Parts: sequence; C-alpha cells; structure tokens
Amino acid sequence: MIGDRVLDCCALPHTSAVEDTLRVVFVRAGRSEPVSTSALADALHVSAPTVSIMLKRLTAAGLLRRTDGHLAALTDHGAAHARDVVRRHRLLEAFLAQELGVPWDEVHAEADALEHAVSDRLLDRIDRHLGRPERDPHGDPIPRGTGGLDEDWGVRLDAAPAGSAFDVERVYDRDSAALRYLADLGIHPGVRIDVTGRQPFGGPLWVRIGTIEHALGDPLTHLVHGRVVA
Amino acid sequence: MIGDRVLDCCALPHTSAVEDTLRVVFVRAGRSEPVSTSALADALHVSAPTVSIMLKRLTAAGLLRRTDGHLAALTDHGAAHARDVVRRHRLLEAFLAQELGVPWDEVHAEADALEHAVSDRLLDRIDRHLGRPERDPHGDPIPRGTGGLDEDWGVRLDAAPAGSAFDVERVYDRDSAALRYLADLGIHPGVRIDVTGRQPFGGPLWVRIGTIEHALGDPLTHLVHGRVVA
DNA sequence: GCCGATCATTAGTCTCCTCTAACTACCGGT
DNA sequence: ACCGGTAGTTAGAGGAGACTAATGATCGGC
Repeated sequence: MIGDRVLDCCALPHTSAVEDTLRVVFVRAGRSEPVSTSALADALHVSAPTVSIMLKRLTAAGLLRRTDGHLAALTDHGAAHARDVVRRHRLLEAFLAQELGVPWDEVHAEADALEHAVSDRLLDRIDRHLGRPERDPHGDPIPRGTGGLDEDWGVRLDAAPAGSAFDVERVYDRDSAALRYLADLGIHPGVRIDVTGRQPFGGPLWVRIGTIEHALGDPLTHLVHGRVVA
Repeated sequence: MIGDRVLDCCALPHTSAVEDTLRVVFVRAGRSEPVSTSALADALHVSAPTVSIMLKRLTAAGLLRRTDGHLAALTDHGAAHARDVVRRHRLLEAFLAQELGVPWDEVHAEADALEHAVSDRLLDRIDRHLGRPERDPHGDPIPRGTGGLDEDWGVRLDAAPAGSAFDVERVYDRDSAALRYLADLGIHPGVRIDVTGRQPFGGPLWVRIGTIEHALGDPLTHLVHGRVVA
C-alpha cells in the first residue's frame, strides 16, 4: 500500500478485506438497508463466518458497533474511514468511465480492485484531472473533505405515478447484468423517462424512453432513483 | 483479482509477492545482473528467507530454475508470466506519466501497487488510449504480444568519451532519489548531453546539459544508458 | 409450548506471506 | 589445515484471511 491514508490510526491493517467491509457497511447503511452478517457475506462474496470474524475485529478496533439483534453500525471513526474508501471507489469509477470509456456496468468491479492500491497522492491527481467531479457514473455522490455526504435518494422509479415524467438521478450498481440491461435501454443518470402505466398486482411498470416503450419488473425499477417532474 | 491473466495456468496464486518476484528476476536477468537471493531480498524489501521460500515455490511450479551456485533463472514459462507483469508495470508507468502527470520518480512505486489490481481488459483500454506506446517514461520497452523484447541497453553514460555527445535512451528506475536528481538536471530519455571531461581515478564525469555543466559520480552515470553520437 | 427454519457464531483447519534466529556451505587468507 | 566472513537455507512462529462443519439463538407457525 503506497501513501498514507488520512485515517491510518487504528490497530488494523488497511487490507482490501477490511476496506471492502467498511465500504459495504457504509453504503448499505446509507441506503437504510439492514447490515446483517449474511447480507454482508453475500455482498462481499465470502462466507458468513468470515464476516463474523471481520466484524469482531472491526468492533475491537472501535470502527463498528453491534446494534440490537446482530446488526452492524459504523462508529464516527469507522464512518470516517469508510467515507475515505467510498471516495476512492467512486472517484475511480468516474475516472474509469470518463477517461478510459469503461462501460457503466464494469466500472464497479474494476474500481473495487484498484481502490486498495491507489495512493492518496495519485487519487488527488485523478480528482484534479477530472475537475473535482461531484458524482460517479451511477449518480452517487463522491464524498469530499469533511462535508456532509448527500445521501438523498429521491424516489424509486416504481413510485412514480402513471402519466408522470421521471428524471433519473441514481442507479444502484450492485448487479452488473441488470445494469447492462438498463444501459441498453438508455436508462442512466440524467435521462428523462415517461411513465406510461402500471400493471396491477405487482406487474411490470411501463415506461417510454424516447419513442420506445419497455416493461420493467420490480427488481429493475428498485435500482432506479430520481425525481417525478410532471 | 479481476479478469483472467493470459497465463493463469500454474498452481500458484497470482499474488503481488509472486508477481513482484517474477518481475524483478526478469528485469535483473535482462540487465545481466546476478539474480541472487540477497539481491532479490534487497530489491523486494523482504528478508532473505522470504525470498528463499518464494524461489522454492516458483521452482516447484516450474517457473524458475536454480543455476550454478544459488542463482535463479526463469524458465520459458516463467519468463512468459514475468513478461506479462513487466508489460502491466511499464504500461501503467506510461499511463500515469502521460495522462496524469505523475512525476518520473514516482511512477515506479505507483505502478508497483497498481499492476496487481489491473484487469487485462482495463490494461488493453489503457494501451489503446495511449496509442500503443512502445516505451515507458524511463525509456524501457513495453513488451507486446509475443514479439521479442528489445533489451538493447546501448552504452552506459560513463563509457562515453570526453568531447562526445550522448543521446540518453534509458534511465534505470530503481532509486527514486537519484532519479529525481537526474530529472532536476534535465537528464531523461530523449535528451542530448555533451560529455566535457572526466576526472581520473574514478572521479566524476563532467557533462553539459544546455549551457549548464554538472559533475556526475559513478552511481549516477551507471543509471544512464544511450548512444554516443559524435 | 414445541418444532423447524433461519441466522450468527464458534471450532478447527488451511494457505500465504512474513519475520527472527540458528544452522550450513563455501571461499579466501594465513 | 584452519578460521572467519558471507550467502543461503532451515526451523519455528505469527498474523491475516479464507473455508467447512457444528453449535447456539431467535422467531414464526401450529
């Protein structure tokens, strides 16, 4: 690991396992999703015992608290570390997409591997090179300095009423295949969608992008956040 | 590790320890420098026993041969792997220098950290983005495809006769401080130097860059390779 | 109030990478 | 022939990170 991390203070190695865990806890908490052992194991592609041990280490290092049940929540200290990791991750995503044309659905995985190897100095060069961008390709805010992180998720696409227009602001980036599908449809941050209708009983949402109409199931609409404009 | 390495075939994890060892053995062998346990330990910043164990693993995996004494030499298979690592390293150096303006003496350390995290796909994007460069910022050739690697080192600066001109082609990049010093003097690949004289008994070499004259000791002149032109 | 499902943790093991300390093998000088 | 220094290896240890298998805890349904 090159360069000094701003928060290299606690008795923990800044390995990818530690950093990835912090990042996922941070992001899930920001989305108000439950941060359980099994959910983390799923997101981090490791077994539940591996997560259990890691959470214990993070707790011992004062980065994490166990809340009611067995859920995890970051301490202020832990959140500061995690913010730094998220910043590296999202800035790299922006760089890969804008500078190298890496497709939308690939940037997450590439950034995941690179984020642990980039020095602070290099990251700042990237930041300057991009002109201090505020959002990554999925519309997620890139934390900067000590300012608050805008975690306003707007509304989910499936909450938009039939007949309304919807401005896409953020698209959740966990599932690469779904992301690729949405990209093929032309759904990405900055695009306006016309919500034409909805089938009853959990049926698909009908949307029009440009002149073409598509039916989207819930697993897809749940990924898309933004604002109803009309 | 994202993406498949071309040569992901032997029973070894492609970790940074393994890859770094292969790269250093490859480069030292290319410079006809002895590849001894202690030399590797020094270059890799680990202890001699660590190297000893790693060499044993690489030998068991068929990537390495032990030659007379205890020296190490890559097998064809090992050299192919090492070439791939060197390619990643030098291409990243070129990218960091050209695209992000990372100073000459810093690119090596940054590339060292990144080279293990870059996927083949991303590396190819970088390659295309740079227009398939042939040399890294130190003048070292970037291996490509299966073509032979140009390891022509020309002559060392200290071999240039007094009164001659010398075109710098390559500057060895191990010692960052020395590199920074040479950069400050304006000595880098592509520059022409006038060799004005040499003190006897191993004294410094006098060179003129532009209008300024400098005295360079052997530790510095040994890093600079190129051609005598007049 | 019990039963089964789900979830988290503990227990035990493995590999990789690193270290220090001790030992061995070789080589040159006397 | 011996003695000392240098280089390489072996021995022993430990931390990080991962796994499977087994155990404990919790909660809903009947």
